[in-house]
Formats: sequence, structure tokens, C-alpha cells
Amino acid sequence: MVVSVQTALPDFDPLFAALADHTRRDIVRRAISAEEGVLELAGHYPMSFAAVQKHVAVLERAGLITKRRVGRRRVVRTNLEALLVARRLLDQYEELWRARIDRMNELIAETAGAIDTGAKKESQR
Amino acid sequence: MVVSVQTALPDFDPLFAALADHTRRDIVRRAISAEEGVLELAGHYPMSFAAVQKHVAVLERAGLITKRRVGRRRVVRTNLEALLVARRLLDQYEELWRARIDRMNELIAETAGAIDTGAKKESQR
DNA sequence: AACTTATACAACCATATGGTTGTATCAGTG
DNA sequence: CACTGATACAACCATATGGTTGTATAAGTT
Repeated sequence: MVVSVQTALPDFDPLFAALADHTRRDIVRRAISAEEGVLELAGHYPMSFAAVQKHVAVLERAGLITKRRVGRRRVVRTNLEALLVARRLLDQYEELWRARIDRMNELIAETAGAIDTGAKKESQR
Repeated sequence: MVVSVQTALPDFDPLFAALADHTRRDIVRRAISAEEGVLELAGHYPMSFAAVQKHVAVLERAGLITKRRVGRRRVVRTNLEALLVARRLLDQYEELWRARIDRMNELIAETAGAIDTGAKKESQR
């Protein structure tokens, strides 16, 4: 059984960059459920085979897809793990956001007693 | 109370592109909890103020941050909604992935009776 | 009003990106 | 082995990106 112990700190730059293109996102989406080769994928887009092949290469370098030989084709499959890596970062941001709201609420609670006692003007350097 | 009814189909390209840069992700992270102006933000990075200002502009165009005047400064705040838009897309992909696994499992169950009845060689065009 | 602080923006440069066409490689098939 | 199908990759081009410096504007401060 294969258990990758924990891939080193992920390189988010190529990951998000790969997702920043409509064609590539569509390839990712297709490659989740389908089992298409590069040529078949290329059929879906209004550009040359070579262009699509380059998009696939970008996705592969970003770790978002993998290819395996099936006959003469190289079948493209989306790598869930990479999607999760990206999602986890966004989750982390969301968590930070919640933490901030919590802190603000605490602050409001603490300050509640001071309402209408004159603490109004805010210093702004 | 302000309730944006539903922003039109989100433009993922600038959103993910904005996240595809380490400096910009760091600005987003900082702007979640801090209340810094552009000049203060610039202090954290080894580049000119103008460079940081351009990064902030990219983030603003992508909808990831907003600025509001506080005194003479323009304080930068992360926009949670944009983060959620990005996360939702990744959630959708994950969901597609789960659906695929489910379908595969169903297929395996259906085919289970046919085991050892000779259905082995797989056509591959 | 003059000065200072904070921000914006234009012009410029080097490199990266997204597309093209053409050529090379590589695995099945007759 | 020759042929075809599928992929890879190099070379090229136009535009975008990430950085720089310099100048302009806008809001507080004295």
C-alpha cells in the first residue's frame, strides 16, 4: 500500500497559476471523471493540439494531473490531492477570518461596559 | 442591511491568477486580521513601494481585497466572499471526484456477479 | 499657503505565458 | 519492416507580468 508520508511544503505558485486559465480548469474538470488522452482532450477546445498539450504539461508540472499509458494514448487523470492542497490554503484563510471575528466579538464584549462613557473618537495617526 | 443578491458568474481567471503569487497571498493573509495601509504593507516585502502597490491593485481587481480611507491611509481588507468563490470551485471539483468514485463502486457491485465468467480483456481502441 | 505623508500612475525593461507551425519520437498494426 | 496514431518538443511571435524609477495627486499638519 502506498502512503506518501507528507509531501514537502507545497508550491502554491504553479498550482494557482495552473488554475488561473479557463481551458486548464476545464481540462481538470474533465479529467476528474473521464479517461481521455491528450488528443481527445484537444478535440474539445478551439486551439491546436500543441496548445492543449502545453496546457496539459502546465497542469502536470503543477501536480494537478497525472498521465498513464493506455495503449498508445497517455490518459489524463486529475490528482485530487493537489486540489485538496489548494483548498486547504483557502480553508486556512477562512479560519483566520473566523478567528478575527471571534477576537472582535470578544473585544466588543469587553468594551460593552464602557458604552456611552465617552470612548468615541478614534486615533488615526 | 446589504445583501448582494448574487454576483454574476465569477471571473475565476483573475482570482486564481492573483493567488498565484507568494507576495500577494501574504498580503491577503495579513489583510485578514490586520488593518494596514499600502505603505505599511510594503514594509514587509523586499521590493519597492510601487511594486507592492501594483500587487494590491491586482488583488483589488480580482476582488480579493478592498480599500477604505482611514485618515490619510487606504487601509486594506481581505474580502472573504472572493475567497469563498475560489473555494467553492475546488469543492465542486472534489464533489465531482466523489461522484466518480461512487459510480465506480456501483459499477464494481453490478459487475461482481460476472467475476470469473471470462470478462477480462479490455478493449483499448 | 507651504510642507509632509500616503497613494496612484505612467514609462520602461526583462522575463513569462499562450498561442502558432514544424519536426522528432514512440508504440501498436498491417 | 513500413505505416499510422498519439505524443512530445523546439522555435517563433505577440502580449502579459513583475519589477524598476519618476512624477502627480490628495489629505493631514504647521
